[in-house]
Amino acid sequence: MFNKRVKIKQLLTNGVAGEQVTVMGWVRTFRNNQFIALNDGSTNNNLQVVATLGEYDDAILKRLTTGASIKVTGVIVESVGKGQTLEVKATTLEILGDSDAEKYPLQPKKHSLEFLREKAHLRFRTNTFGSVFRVRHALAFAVHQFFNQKGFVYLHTPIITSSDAEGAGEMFRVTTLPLEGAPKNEDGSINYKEDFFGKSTNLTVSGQLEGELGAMAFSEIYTFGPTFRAENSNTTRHLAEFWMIEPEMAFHDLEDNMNLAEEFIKYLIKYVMDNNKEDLEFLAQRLAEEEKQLPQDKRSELGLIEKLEFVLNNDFQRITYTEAIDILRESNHNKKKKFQYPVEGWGVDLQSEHERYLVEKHFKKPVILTNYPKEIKAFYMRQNDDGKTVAAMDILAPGIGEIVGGSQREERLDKLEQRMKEMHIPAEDLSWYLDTRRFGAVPHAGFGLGFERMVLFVTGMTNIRDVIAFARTPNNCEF
RNA sequence: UCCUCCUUAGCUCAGUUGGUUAGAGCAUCUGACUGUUAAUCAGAGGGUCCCCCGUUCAAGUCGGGGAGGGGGAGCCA
Repeated sequence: MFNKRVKIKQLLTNGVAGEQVTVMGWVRTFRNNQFIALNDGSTNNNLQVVATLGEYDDAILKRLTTGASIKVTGVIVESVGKGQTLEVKATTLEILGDSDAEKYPLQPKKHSLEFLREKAHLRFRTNTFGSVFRVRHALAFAVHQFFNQKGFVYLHTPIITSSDAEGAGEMFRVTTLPLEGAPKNEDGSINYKEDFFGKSTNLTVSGQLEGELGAMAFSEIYTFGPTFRAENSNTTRHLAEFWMIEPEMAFHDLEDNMNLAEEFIKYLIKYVMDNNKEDLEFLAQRLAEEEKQLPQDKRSELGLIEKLEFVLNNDFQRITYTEAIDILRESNHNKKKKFQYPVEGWGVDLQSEHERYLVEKHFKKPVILTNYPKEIKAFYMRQNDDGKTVAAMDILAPGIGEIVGGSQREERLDKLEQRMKEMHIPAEDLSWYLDTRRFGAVPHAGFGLGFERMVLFVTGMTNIRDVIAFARTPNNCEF
């Protein structure tokens, strides 16, 4: 009967000396032929199980190798040794699964993140990844709690889509047609009428357009699901498969949108600080250790927890694109020609070095950039009265860059159609979308938050492949 | 896709101006010890120096090509 066991986190917090317990988990280390450090994933803190000398066969003790799984019954006692207050004195010890010490890759020592990335199926058993994925879980839970409390409806937008007009990125094609000898049209192109859906289909790059349909009925919806981009991006902050949260709200303008996004990010941070203190402390220490390797000027000014507290307790800096260009152009950094790409004219997109300068050097806090030139933004963003800019907003976070991208949407049918024509987006493909502007259109807004980027920010990890269980990146689809 | 750095034992790394038998710590195995905290002590085993080609009397070390990985850029969330 497995369910009678107590989880180690529970035992260490609420265990009472003298209590009889059953615990199960994986051996982290076995010291002195007597002390088992046992972990079951509920916390990074191991339970010390004491196998009193002489009470167990050598044959059993030999099998207490790193990675082996065991079942222990015993009595909670106050620890004689330092390092823990409670421990369990074993009365029975059962090996559930052996782990060949010569073959098990994880040792009781520090491993590089690169090595563990190749052992992604086992890395959950390390302290770092234990903490990262418990925090990831907490953030996912907090996402739902936040929107649920506000009365948003969780809308499941499709994963397979025939919509290819959104233009958010390169798409993965979904087809059941054979690669060799696919049915052809007379002009030699592939005849998708023969395909599973009778048309060309892809994995979604965004649920936004479908999300807007929901917002036009429920007032406020959000999506939280996987998203796919076939971009050949090889960076520490891009994945081919990632999770995105996309709220979409009727009766919201750009300012409401910014307010919600800022409140949302702070809520997520607060939730983890309240509920995952131990994990954050471990991750903070890990980050501090890692940064010791870096030269002084590359280290963070604040520790992980101080950084999160700072973000929580300060307003995000809100400036327009035009103001940002002015700040950058007038900066000493620019005048001394320290930017690789000098800031000159109005109208071009900011380089990541410019974003980093604004966030990390100039304001030293998250920045919300608004009202970008319409030429560098998507067709659905609401056109401002100046005729040059759109009601877009990006939130830039220290160390991560763009964490949120959003906008007030263009609700005026004529303006939207005109913009689509300018950008060569065929209106017939999106007639369902345009219906929201034909029947009871309202001002509305929304944004997308990259979930893994949020996990990066909160955990202080620096590579996005280390905050998703099994990363999909160009040339890599293991597990 | 572009730029750049790296690849030596299971892991993390050292290896001198090219030179004879390639090292350390940890891990593993054997033994000792026993209230340990990544236990400690003694001993042992463990190498296609990423791959291919070239230069040389001689290549882990130099040159060319390839593969894998890290970091940065672009694209974006």
